[in-house]
Amino acid sequence: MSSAVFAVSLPQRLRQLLATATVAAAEQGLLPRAASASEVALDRPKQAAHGDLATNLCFSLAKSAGKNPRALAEAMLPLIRAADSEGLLANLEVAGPGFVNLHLSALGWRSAVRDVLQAGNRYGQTQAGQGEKVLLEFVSANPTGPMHVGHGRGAVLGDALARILRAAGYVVSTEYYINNVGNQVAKLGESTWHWLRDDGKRQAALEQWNQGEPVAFPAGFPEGFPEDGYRGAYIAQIAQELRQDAELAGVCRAQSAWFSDASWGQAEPQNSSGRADNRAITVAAWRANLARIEQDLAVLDIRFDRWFSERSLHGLDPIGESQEMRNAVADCARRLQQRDWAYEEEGAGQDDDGNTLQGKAVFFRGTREDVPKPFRDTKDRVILRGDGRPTYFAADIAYHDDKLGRGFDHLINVLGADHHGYVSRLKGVIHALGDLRRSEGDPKADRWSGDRLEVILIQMVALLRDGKPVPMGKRSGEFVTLRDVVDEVTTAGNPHSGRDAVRFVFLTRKADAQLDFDLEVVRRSSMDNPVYYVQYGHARLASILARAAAEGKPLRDGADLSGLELDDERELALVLAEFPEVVARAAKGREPHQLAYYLMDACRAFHGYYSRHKHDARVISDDDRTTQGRLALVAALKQVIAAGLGLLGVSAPERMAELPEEQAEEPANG
RNA sequence: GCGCCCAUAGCUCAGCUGGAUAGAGCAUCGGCCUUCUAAGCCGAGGGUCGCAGGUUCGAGUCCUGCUGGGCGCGCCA
Repeated sequence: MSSAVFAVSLPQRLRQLLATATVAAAEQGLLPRAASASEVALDRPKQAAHGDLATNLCFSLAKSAGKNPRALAEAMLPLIRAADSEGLLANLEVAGPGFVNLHLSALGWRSAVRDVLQAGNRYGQTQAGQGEKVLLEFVSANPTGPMHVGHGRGAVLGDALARILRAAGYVVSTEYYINNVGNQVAKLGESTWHWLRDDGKRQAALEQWNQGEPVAFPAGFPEGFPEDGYRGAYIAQIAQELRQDAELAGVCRAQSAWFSDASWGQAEPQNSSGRADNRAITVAAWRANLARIEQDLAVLDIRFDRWFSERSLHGLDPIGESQEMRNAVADCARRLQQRDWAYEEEGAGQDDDGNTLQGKAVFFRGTREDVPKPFRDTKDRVILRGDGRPTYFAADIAYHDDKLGRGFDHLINVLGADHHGYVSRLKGVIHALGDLRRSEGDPKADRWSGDRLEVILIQMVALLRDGKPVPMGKRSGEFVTLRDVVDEVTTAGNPHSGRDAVRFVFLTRKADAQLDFDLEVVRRSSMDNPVYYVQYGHARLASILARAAAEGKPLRDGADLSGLELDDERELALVLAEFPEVVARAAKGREPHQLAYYLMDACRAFHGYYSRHKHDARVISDDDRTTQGRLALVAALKQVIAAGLGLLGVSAPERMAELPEEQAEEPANG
């Protein structure tokens, strides 16, 4: 065991103790075999009378032992007592149909406080993930416009998950896939081009923008602006930036007549779609959008290990470290056809106007019988269109081939729930690639298995203001961006408050539950908005430690814990003991919300302790022994709450900022 | 039509690999600031865990069917 690096928590020690007891039981013939520590389930009973911790171990062992659980538990008691070499247990008993209730000794529960202080900022870290190499892809919002709250939820969840997985011993790389190829991007380029051409309309639009007008442009759009173009004001703004961009101007001068119709249509084939296109403008436009996205993410303290460009998969940009120019999309499509995983056929496809599409398309055969049932598609899907252009799906095939080729054990994609129909198809693709690679003699072919991919689907966010939906006109391009939301819930005097509030609220729901995000509620500083509850708890703990130091009674290293003897203190010690388990559970279940709820519970326990004993048992007193014990507990709690907040990417302030006017205590009327 | 997700207190939601008498916040009502932060604490009321079966020592949790809500089933991404 590498206990030098990873602290062994109290629950771990108790599991080991119980496992040791089963070894003795097996030697005595009481059990056919011993149980391992990881098999032992420990619960916090809801009722104090049921002890500090309880195990249902005897239920799971009873069957193989051929005994009833209660009798087995009775027989196990002396063995458990004997295994308690450290003296962690004060008492234990069999209860109900076969539970074993554990009552901890003072030495036992106080050791949880010691664990935290000794491990320092490593407390909570475990090896649960066993070094598994995980690629975590999230956000991957199209660089065709600003991020909205839905993107924000996926971003925050993905980022928190990365932090939690790392703490739990996974080796994580985070990645943003840039969809910078295809119809949407071409549409962006075309929309931008129109604003570029029309200086008058653009200036008028920007004036409206600067005056805070909504983005529906009373002054109108440039002539010829496509009906299905991107209608948001940000396009005009980007056009303005590009107009002033010397490098881009140079490129376009070289092409001569940047704004002429003649320059239009010099598209990369992958990027067209029968739609007019211009390489330089389109690339500049999505880059400008992506720069905004990167900034918005940075406001939420989210950064990626790698930004992966779809263009590089098409051989339009160098791919990866090798800087090789290679059309991986076309390669994958061709190889799949060689093994009958794809085939060419005249389809019955229609374009947006309902016209039948001409030409033979290439279909991925996701319906093949040898595709495992959960991954099998109901229909073969087009990867190369009749005119040879690849679909989004084709690029995604190449992307996931690339991901696994980089040696990851496990892929996690965080997607919007509206993409759920896509998931099994993608797993089917990975299965097909595995089969393909086996036939090609790839020794690592078994890596390409459908179950290496895990998709976390994020449900919708409903944006509300005071309980009423915030109107979002998709057609008008009028919508509230993620940045708007962060700005709106940022309180005066604390630049981090918006980020903290947005992150925490997003992390108080499981991914698969829809989320109501009420701007009014999130801006409020009450328990409606639990981030302040937790941060207040942390600030209160910090202030106690600061006060103790100021009074010349600072917490000393290796403090005596014998002053801790209240039931509330025992409860808090048990809360501390749970933390590493909660982190591991949140990692394993990909559920950051477990950590958010833990922090709320921990703070509830602390606030209660603080308030109940503010008159009869204050932390700082003239009694050195109790003061040191309680300061140790306070320091341990502060450390755990700060660590937990850190894993959610939320700041842990030493003191709370002044309340803004409107939220200050009700002034006496008069 | 087929597929996926959801359904727990008036509202918004937790409930860890099935465990003992199902929890929290908000809202409602009643208390608590002379002393480490009242952004807090203490208390009260509030439930057929959508419905019906099944699995077992035990089901909010697992299985089947049904009802109600969301989403998906493109040569879009």
